[in-house]
Amino acid sequence: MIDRNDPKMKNSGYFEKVYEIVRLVPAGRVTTYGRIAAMTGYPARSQVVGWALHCNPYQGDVPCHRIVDRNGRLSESYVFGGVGVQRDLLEKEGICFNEEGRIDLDKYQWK
DNA sequence: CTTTTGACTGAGT
DNA sequence: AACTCAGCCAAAA
Repeated sequence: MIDRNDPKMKNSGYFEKVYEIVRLVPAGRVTTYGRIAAMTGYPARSQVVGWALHCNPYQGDVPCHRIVDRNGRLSESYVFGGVGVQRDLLEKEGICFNEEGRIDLDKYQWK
């Protein structure tokens, strides 16, 4: 639930939409930045989606660890304790990584 | 105010 | 497969 009185709530609408979609991703599923961007109606804004999650004022509510890049690879610039932490969280949700440390998108990507 | 940076992607080399 | 370039746009410097 988004509290519009929260001082951190300075988004300009678009961020809000991104958070709303990410929050809908169920446990055991992942999605990509581009996919989220497409769902907001602007497929070309994948970079902005990444920026939105970088700010991620709803880190407690938004499962940002379920977002991966288009290759099913975790973002190296993830700043939540490192990719190791993100990977651990995903494995606890039942998501398996292959030897390259990537996720099988055909199997886990949320649609 | 202008310029750079960045949790990205897709096409081209 | 690895690298470059272009496009997208909000925040930070």
